[in-house]
Amino acid sequence: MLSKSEENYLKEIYALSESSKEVVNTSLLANKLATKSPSVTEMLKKLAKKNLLKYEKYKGVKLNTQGKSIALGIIRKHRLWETFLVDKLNFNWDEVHVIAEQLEHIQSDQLTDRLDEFLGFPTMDPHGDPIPNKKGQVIKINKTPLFNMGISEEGVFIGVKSSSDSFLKYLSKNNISIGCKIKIISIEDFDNSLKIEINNLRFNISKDVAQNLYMEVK
Amino acid sequence: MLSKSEENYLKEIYALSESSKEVVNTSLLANKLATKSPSVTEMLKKLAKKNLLKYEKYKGVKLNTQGKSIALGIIRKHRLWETFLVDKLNFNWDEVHVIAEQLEHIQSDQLTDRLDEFLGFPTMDPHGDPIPNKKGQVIKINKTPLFNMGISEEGVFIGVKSSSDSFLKYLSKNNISIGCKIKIISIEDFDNSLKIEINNLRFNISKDVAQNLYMEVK
DNA sequence: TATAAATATTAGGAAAGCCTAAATAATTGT
DNA sequence: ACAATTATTTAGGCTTTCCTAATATTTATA
Ligand SMILES: [Mn+2]
Ligand SMILES: [Mn+2]
Ligand SMILES: [Mn+2]
Ligand SMILES: [Mn+2]
Repeated sequence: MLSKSEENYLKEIYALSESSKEVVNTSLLANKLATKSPSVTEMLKKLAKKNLLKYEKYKGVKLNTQGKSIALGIIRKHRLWETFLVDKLNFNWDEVHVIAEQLEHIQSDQLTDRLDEFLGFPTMDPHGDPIPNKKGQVIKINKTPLFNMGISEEGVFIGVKSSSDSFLKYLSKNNISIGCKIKIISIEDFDNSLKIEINNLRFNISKDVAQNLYMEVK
Repeated sequence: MLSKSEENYLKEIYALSESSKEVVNTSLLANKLATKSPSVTEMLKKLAKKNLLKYEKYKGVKLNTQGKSIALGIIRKHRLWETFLVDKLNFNWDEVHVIAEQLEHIQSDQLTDRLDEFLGFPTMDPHGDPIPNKKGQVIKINKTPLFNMGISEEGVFIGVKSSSDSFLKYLSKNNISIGCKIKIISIEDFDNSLKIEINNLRFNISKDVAQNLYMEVK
């Protein structure tokens, strides 16, 4: 059985290898895990010895099959609990991440699976991220940042790139919620800000915001 | 913020001081927490320094107000989660304790209170133990072991003394569940076993069982 | 009440997970 | 190609929570 710390390392390595490259380096990990590089090196050696990842000195790290499977299990729990908190306990989507950071480490497959069932086997968490199923399979959804869409193109808002508190609060404040249709009206040359339309209502958003909104375009 | 270990010590000290005497001794604690006495001594010193309990060398330990309040908070979480697992996720009452041992350490007052609300502010957990409210107040219920009742007396089964797996499974197997009426038909002189009646059905239970069934007698 | 038995504490050490400072390897710029 | 910069690892230490063995205190017993 793995410690909370070991689980967090695996989860973060998985996240980083998904988003950036295949091989993850020490300082990026240290930064994400709010720790220092010597601690990372030490942990990588330990996880390598446990055959959860391949680690080569100075070359970075890559999860192997078992490590990936454990990481997906933790992500599954994290997202199921977030869904529970929002759907059943009426939390806002910007409040659930920190609590799920604790709940994701509860060890009981039976609990996870029953929670899954209780929630109706959801495939997306409150932020639009896919929930791995019991076997660790993830439904891959084709999502484009709003910023990459063209003028007069329309799509459905299906997820956020950043789940930062402030960003989620901004979206709530402007009634931008998952599932709503967004159409690009115009793009400002000067600062790349966009004029968009939601429910016949037009307003402006910054480039930064547009890059963090994931859209589904038909 | 307290560690999981510190929380478990406070919880166990509270439980022992409720069930037996006021002052709890080292070896009993060590036994209950599955640790050794030097570890207990060490922890007691630490918790005393944090002003959560009063510890006198060789004299035992006693929670003070703040320590008791923390202990009650953990017990509250434990029993709320057990209720959640049984009421919402359809676990059996003999399966929930080990999972609640983990969940009781999740730190979020908001989560605890919303869970409480979601469950309809329950006052009893699945084993008939009272759930402290947000303020740490516990409803004290007058409960008598079935063994202390007399022949032809009748009462309602409202809780178990031991929550051991095997005992809970035994009760389930014999359809003895919380809320059911039990009448004592006769008591055997030889081994103190009892003949009881539930739903017009009569059968025998041992002295051991009768001592672990808490009854409410009008 | 002296001695034996029990209970409890102290001493010293291990493992896990973190840290800073120092050393080493890799990368970059000229 | 090589010096300077950056990234990574190693060395050595700290804290928490355990442990065993040794010592001290309390309680029980003769
Ligand atoms: Mn999250
Ligand atoms: Mn985590
Ligand atoms: Mn329990
Ligand atoms: Mn516990």
